[in-house]
Amino acid sequence: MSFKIEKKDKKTKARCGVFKTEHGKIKTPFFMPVVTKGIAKFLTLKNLDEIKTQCFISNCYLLYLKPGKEILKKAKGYHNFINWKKPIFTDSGGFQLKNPQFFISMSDKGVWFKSPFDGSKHFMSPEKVIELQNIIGSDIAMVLDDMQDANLSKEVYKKATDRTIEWAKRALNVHKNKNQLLFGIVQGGVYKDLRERCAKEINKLKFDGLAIGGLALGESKENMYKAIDYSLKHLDEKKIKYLMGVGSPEDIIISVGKGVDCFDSIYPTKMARHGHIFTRKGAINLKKGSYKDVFDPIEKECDCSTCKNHSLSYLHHLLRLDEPGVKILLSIHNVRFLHRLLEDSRREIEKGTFEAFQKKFLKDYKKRD
RNA sequence: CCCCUCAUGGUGUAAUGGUAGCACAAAGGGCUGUAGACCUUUUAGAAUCGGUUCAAAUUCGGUUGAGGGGA
Repeated sequence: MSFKIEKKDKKTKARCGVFKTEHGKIKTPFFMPVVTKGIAKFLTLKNLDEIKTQCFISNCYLLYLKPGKEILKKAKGYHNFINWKKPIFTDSGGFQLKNPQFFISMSDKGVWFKSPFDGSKHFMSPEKVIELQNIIGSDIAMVLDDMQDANLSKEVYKKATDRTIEWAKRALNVHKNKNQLLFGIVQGGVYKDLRERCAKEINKLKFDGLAIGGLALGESKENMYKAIDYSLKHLDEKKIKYLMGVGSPEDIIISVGKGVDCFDSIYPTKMARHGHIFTRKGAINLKKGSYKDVFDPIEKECDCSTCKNHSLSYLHHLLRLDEPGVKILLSIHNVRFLHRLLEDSRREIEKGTFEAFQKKFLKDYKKRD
């Protein structure tokens, strides 16, 4: 068993533990930044290492397009290619179904994608995606799922749910790499019956971890939280749970309380690029003129290099000038913020005080400007 | 002293008599398994006085101001 729960919170369903992978152990709960093509946007791997990123997620389909599997083979694997010694997840490419720049068509056999680089067509099946992730050599591979955008008709999600279950079985059949863990994904939109059926079916299969996908795409928060509950209810408590794509501080802390162990999202980096910064007292829009003469750091208690070295006034100044470098500084803070949030959550779970911590966080995390 | 050119939101600029448009700036909002460092909403304008005209940013005259040239 790759996942070991160390402590369970008594008042909520939160837990903390250790997740063992080929490239080392990860303390849960944890957040993964998105490193789609071998680097995060405006963050180098060194930056990630410095803010104590335990693990990140890359994209199988994008890496297959460039640099391509021949280069990755010659480089002796992706870890070696990018020089990252810690664990790596790879997403299958299922998320790119949502993007018209990538998606062409799909059937039960698989998906036709196009390359945004040159327009060329590529067929991805559940089996091929496993083969590619095997070549990449990620510690954790994700199955190819049928992820539909939010707020479509129930028929669409029913079809996608059936296909996701079928593809999960096919992926498992061809997955032979003992050094690589494989996660299944629960779909079903916001529908109780679909989520529950999908969770039960995915839970029956021999996956190393279980993911909840297809959320935070534009459905209401209420529906999202319900869909998480419907899914988790039927998933093996002992297995690690991954809520895909969720990255707002409130959603993360709420989901930890529901029993989610890991998260990935572009949210902190995208928000940082747009000048929206996380603080324990809520997200702030640093572009606002009111920050022009505030000489405090973003957060006095934050241990990131941006908070240690720079004032809101300085960061505001750079942001107003649209200097690219400020996107690095702010991305460092936002990602570190989520890491700290989960490190603190873990500490509180260990102490048995997670519920109070969660309550306080949610109370304080209100827009302050 | 004379001549020429010019004067449009905070800034820079379009429109030749008939709806003052654009960009940036400013003030909001959004962003959740990344080709968007992006998208979106709002605010805000004819130097000044007079004439011609149904109608003037646009034409004519005065004033003021800016730039250039000549004695």
